[in-house]
Amino acid sequence: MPDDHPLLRKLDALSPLSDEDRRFLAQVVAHPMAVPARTDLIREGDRPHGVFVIVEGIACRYKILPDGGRQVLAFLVPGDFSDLDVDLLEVMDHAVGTLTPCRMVHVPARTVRDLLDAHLGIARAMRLAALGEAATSRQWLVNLGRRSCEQRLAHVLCEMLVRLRSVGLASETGYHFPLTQVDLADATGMTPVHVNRSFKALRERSLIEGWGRSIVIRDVAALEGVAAFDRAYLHRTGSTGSCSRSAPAGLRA
Amino acid sequence: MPDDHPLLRKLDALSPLSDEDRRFLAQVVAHPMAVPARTDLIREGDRPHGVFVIVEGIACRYKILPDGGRQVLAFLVPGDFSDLDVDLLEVMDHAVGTLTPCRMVHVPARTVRDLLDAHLGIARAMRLAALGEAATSRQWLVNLGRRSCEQRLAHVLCEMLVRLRSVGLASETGYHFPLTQVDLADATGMTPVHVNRSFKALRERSLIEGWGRSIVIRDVAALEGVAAFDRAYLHRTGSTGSCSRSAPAGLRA
DNA sequence: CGATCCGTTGACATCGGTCAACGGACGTGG
DNA sequence: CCACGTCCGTTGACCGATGTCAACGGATCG
Repeated sequence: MPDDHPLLRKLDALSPLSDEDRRFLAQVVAHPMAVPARTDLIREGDRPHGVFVIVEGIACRYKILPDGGRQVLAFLVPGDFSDLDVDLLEVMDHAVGTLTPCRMVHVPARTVRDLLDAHLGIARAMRLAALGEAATSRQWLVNLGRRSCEQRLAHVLCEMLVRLRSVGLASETGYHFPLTQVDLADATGMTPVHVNRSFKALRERSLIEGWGRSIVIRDVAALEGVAAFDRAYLHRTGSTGSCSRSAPAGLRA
Repeated sequence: MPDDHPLLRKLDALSPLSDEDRRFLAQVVAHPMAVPARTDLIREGDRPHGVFVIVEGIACRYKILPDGGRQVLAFLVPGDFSDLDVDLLEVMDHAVGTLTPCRMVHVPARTVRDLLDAHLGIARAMRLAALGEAATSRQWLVNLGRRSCEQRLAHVLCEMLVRLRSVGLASETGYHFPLTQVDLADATGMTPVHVNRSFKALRERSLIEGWGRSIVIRDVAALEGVAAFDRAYLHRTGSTGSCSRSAPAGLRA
């Protein structure tokens, strides 16, 4: 019962799966392959041929700019997967690659189609997961557009805590997070050295502890406060809970 | 034949529609309603009850932060529509509202379902449109994360040129664009006064002309250069064309 | 043992934000 | 028709957050 495959765990939480769905999925996902760190799974301009499911490690979506800069668009953690719309997508407008060594499954387009057509329960859960990823990406837009560097970093840390916890990879307050400061910089739109300084600031405020492969959040509520983090957006349930303040007609306060 | 409804025009370009599809769509979209500027169509936390199709004017998706700040997530121009996944969406994680006076159609969830189930051609085109919006939002992520203020503004202007042209609302080099500098600021993650200054800079470089309700781009190629704009991402056809530079394994240059 | 990668720190430069004032366009009420 | 208020664009002075450049040291790996 405690089939702790992160994909099952995640999907089941979004939309409870039948035993048959679980069995089918478990089979699809049975034989992960190892992929080294910093390896592209698919590049911008490639035509996608299936879906990648992350089983272990951290990957990301990213784009490279003409000047060589990189923007990380999203982190993919165990249980996450790349685009479902393989059939519609002609070419990737961004790349997907590993950041740390990963284990993952490549699900061929054919199987994906089958999964979505013949297993409605799975389809629903996966569609919900995709909506969740879209919501997260909107949060990132807010993060990059409207928050200070320290807040951005704090927000990422809060987000990862919630996401990793939901697949059993984080404790109440901490998790393993073996990313480079360069990676974080490319995700938060800052400079690597400023990532470092911001970490230092968060540490000095006693909001987090120890850096280096492992994050410990000393005061989750406080960190969420600093980041203006909204726990709700990662849970597709009931009302959102943030922004209770009256915001009439889209005008600024 | 030149049925210039922006929705038809846009969808037909993405995936050619049958005459019956066109007739059906034209009927769905027959009676637009007027909505004043700065009016919310749906708020964060609301449960969506259908899809809005913009026929005229400019709307946006946005989020309000606890401190009252606003981040515009996307512009919606004629032919664009709000979320197709009404059935899956419990609550909105962001708001949608007009920026200028608009004319639009509200398509009830029931009709949307019918549209997607019974009219595969339309469904395909609309799904492609949704993918296009996702691609655009990734561009915005890059914009906010990795570009200077002047570049961000230039990028928005380039994007709007392409998008408005594709629905016949822009000439070769210019278009009507009655947004406030505050709106632009909230979209580009800058300050209203800096939007002003950046406009001035672009004008002084002779890249654009006249501001005030109307944009004229004097040198499209140059502006796209400044913005590092990639025409391809708005056209779902063939290969992407940008980033020809070799970018091995996601490493920075 | 040397090369490389990564985190760390300091000094310095600058982009963009903040604060404040002004003026034109527009709408509203006297 | 005029007086006033409001919204918006514009500009200047100032300052702070963040980027840039450079150096160093520890860890890891061949």
